Amino acid sequence: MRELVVYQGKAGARPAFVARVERVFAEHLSKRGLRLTGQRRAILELLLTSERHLSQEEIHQTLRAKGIGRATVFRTLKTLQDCGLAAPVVGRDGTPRFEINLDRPHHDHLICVECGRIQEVRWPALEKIQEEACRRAGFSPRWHRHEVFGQCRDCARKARA
Amino acid sequence: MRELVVYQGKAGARPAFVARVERVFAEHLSKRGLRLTGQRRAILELLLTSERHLSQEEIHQTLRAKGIGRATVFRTLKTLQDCGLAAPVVGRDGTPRFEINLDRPHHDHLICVECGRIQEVRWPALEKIQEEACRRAGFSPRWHRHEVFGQCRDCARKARA
DNA sequence: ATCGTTGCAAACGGTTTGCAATTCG
DNA sequence: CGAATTGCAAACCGTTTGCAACGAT
Repeated sequence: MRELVVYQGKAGARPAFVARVERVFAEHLSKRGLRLTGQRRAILELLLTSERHLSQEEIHQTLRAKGIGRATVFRTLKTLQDCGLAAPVVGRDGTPRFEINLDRPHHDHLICVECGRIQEVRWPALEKIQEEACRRAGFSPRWHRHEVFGQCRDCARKARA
Repeated sequence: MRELVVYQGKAGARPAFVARVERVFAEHLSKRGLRLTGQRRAILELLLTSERHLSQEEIHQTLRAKGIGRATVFRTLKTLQDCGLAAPVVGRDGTPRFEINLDRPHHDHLICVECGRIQEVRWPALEKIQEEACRRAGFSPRWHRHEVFGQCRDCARKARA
């Protein structure tokens, strides 16, 4: 019975994966006569290697040291979304945080209210029920967002100690 | 088999219900030495009678004609949240929209991407699975948000015509 | 008189845009 | 050269707060 699949963080950001995402991005860009610049690469890699989901502002704060401005972060994130490579996830506080979505099937989120860590889960059984229920309500689902807030295993352990 | 329960809008905002919510609010207020003023009543009633979920700014825009300022809307919404009477729901665009939650068990949302209507559903079966799955992942759920975006029955009908 | 309430206007925080300078091809 | 890109600073938009005037008891 495999109704729950957990897969952690950013898949470890293995270099091979990073390279592949970059290639996909570069391709999308060149198709429109755009370029994969150092700034764009930096933003993409930060998203891929960070183990937390970052907000636009956090990305900017992290990369300002390298002289990358808000505008660039903003526009790069927009481009990444246009490509379908990045998608915003709204966390506890409502500010959008971004994740990279290449070859990663639809998943939902377990969000720790203590440490803010976002765990990703696939819930095939659950989605089947959801679909069936929507059908009965005359509602045609296109996509959904399912976020569970609570305490993750690590924080629970810490709390017990 | 009752794994899906739909209950529409704001329960029609029956006057009796409105009165009851008002009484609960008044009670919470007086307990803290606060008052149920005309402005507060207006905001509460707007929330109860509107069939859409409104944002803070929309509430303000609607009530500015009656001379009610942003600050009052903001503070009243805050008080309502403190009471547990109102809760924010984040819709498609990320801006929080408010709903009144008196005697209404936990529910999730079907959000129509055409007309913006928010349908409310209870999903007991689904929540059971979710709980079980979280337990297995070592995650202790506190609350969740489950929003399905798609096309509602009415908009589908309109689209066919 | 006191304390809660209110509207206004200003502050705030994050997002978005206009623009002139720069870089790449 | 010409188009894309960039950082800066300003504009923007909704939220939040400081404040002086107002209202109820």
